[in-house]
Amino acid sequence: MSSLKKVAERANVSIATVSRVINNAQLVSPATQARVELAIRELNYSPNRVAQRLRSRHSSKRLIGLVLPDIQNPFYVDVIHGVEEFAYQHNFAVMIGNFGQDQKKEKIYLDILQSEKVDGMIAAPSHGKDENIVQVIKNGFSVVCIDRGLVDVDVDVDVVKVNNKEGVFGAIEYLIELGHTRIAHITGHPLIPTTLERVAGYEAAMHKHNVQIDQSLIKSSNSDYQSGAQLMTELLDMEEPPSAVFTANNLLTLGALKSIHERGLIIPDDISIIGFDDMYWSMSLNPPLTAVRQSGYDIGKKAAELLLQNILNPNKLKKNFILSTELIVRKSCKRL
Amino acid sequence: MSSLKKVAERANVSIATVSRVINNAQLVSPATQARVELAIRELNYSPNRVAQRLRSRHSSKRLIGLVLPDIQNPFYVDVIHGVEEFAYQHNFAVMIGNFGQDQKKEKIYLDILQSEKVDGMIAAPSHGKDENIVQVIKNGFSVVCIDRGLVDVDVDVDVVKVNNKEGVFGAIEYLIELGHTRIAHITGHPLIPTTLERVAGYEAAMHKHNVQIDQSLIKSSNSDYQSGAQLMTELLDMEEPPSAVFTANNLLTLGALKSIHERGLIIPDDISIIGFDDMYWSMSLNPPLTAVRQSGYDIGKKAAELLLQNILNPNKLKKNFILSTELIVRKSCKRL
DNA sequence: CTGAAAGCGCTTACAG
DNA sequence: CTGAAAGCGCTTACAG
Repeated sequence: MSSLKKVAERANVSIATVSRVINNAQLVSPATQARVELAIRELNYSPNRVAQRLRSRHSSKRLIGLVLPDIQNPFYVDVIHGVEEFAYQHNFAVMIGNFGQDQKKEKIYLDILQSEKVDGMIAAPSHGKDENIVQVIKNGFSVVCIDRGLVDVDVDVDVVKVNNKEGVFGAIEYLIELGHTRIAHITGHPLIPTTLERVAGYEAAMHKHNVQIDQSLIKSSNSDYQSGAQLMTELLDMEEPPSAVFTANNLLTLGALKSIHERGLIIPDDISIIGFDDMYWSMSLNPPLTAVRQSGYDIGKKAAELLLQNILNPNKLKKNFILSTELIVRKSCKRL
Repeated sequence: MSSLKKVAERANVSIATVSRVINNAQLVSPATQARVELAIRELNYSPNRVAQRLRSRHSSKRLIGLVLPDIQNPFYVDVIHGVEEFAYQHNFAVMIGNFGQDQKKEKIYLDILQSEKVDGMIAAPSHGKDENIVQVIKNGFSVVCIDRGLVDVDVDVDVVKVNNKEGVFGAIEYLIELGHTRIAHITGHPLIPTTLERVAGYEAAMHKHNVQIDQSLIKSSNSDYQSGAQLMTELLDMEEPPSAVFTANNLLTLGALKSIHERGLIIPDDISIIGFDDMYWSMSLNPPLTAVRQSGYDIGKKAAELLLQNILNPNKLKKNFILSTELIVRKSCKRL
């Protein structure tokens, strides 16, 4: 496997020349190049990326990292898809680390990726001032944040996210126009910036239409399936339950649906529901779900694009990219 | 960042000694060890994994690869979860490559992982005699195959999968006992071994109960959402449509549900359905879906366990682990 | 118990 | 256009 050497021997050149052929350097004569390429094919040689990465401090290693809070969440699966597709087209490999909302685990993956000397990373901060990620940026790595930005922090970084407030605003307004006023909001974990933005959208819409906000209708615990189910049950147990519910992410929606179905309640006759996050199978639900779509795919793709730009040009100005959401009206809400 | 050296300078020892401390070698005096550890902490040093991996051909790199055909499929997400949890507990990082059923892409990820010198890989072969994976094994890497085995191939390898035939058999038998005889089967891609096994389970159950098999009721194209939707539509368009349908995976099920709902058909009144693959949100569907559960999580966990054993002891006997499936009866099938 | 030195497989000035 | 040589950051016999 001492391979550069073997190829060199077979082609009767120095290892430097073989290296040049591999790296498409200009300064190799066509004849030599052909000979080396033949040898490479004959030996079925492929360069040892570990050695390449160790040696070349300047050139690209063609490897990026992707650090995600929860691979169980279909939204992040879409993000992966977007990142991978773009990266793959540009001949980059993607190393994925899933930290499951656990900051210790996040740090481990970030450390590994750094010591792997990746070209850059795409990461979803675990909260607004995620020191782990800040440190990575300070260490000089190219980083693009997705889904959640970094706030009040002394580093400059690209962010790709969605206009959460506006997206929720539209959904709540739609519900109000349908005649709903007792609109519940099942939110995610209160420390996550997106949670706050989504609550703000809810409040803004209620205010605009002069609907009184009943704080007992805004429920939060975690951002997962269990929480969605649990909080929905609590809502249904209220003396005066809501006529509509807005669920602030994928997993919460699914959990809420479970509780609704368990009670034998019919959507939308007994209760209307809109979820944040559309899923490719949202129309496979019964009834097909009305949802606020944010395209994880687009976010991932844009993030990958920005990251590759940063890698090429580290001095590029950093920006925030706010993609817009879309209200997909299907059949889970009824007019009162 | 020339760090071993810096630590060595600060602690006033040689780099060899620092290396020994890092690798918990026995032969360092407590006093020296303490001094080095202090220096490491003061400099916030962490070893360059790239260099470590390049240098140490024998010791473990604490990195495994996971090569999957379709990260969009929730089953594989469960697999990831299982692998990661086990790996993480044992201090291994997991590098994920998603080849999207594309063999060229599969080869690229396999090549990257090999040149990354991972300790081993977990992979789902793209078909029964996947030469890409066979080659990796021949190159001397520890590999555990999941979901799909390798057949008629001259390498010895651990396989973790599920008893597909038996799982489908039980589901079809359940349908027959409910009084169904016109039972359709929407299968996956015919080149994938699991597809064949699942069809065999279907046929075996039909035979056992003397139900005539109508070949026009067995539909196949690809293993994805679109195919599920398309094939279900074709089934519904038949002169004498089936009273029940078995869908051979996650994505096919979701696609079929879409077509059923589009027609305004009610499950289970108008048509009964059982899907292969349970999802954590299957009970969030309306009605909650009856399904054959194979635990992607368990498969992933078992595969990770086997892989770590193989890494420790490459001569370990290779085996097939066939996990069993479970029919989860919920509410998507009715008695005729 | 510790250090000097070789070497993992590459890339890249430098010299010719 | 090509080669000899240094060196990336580590680990590990070997010697003491």
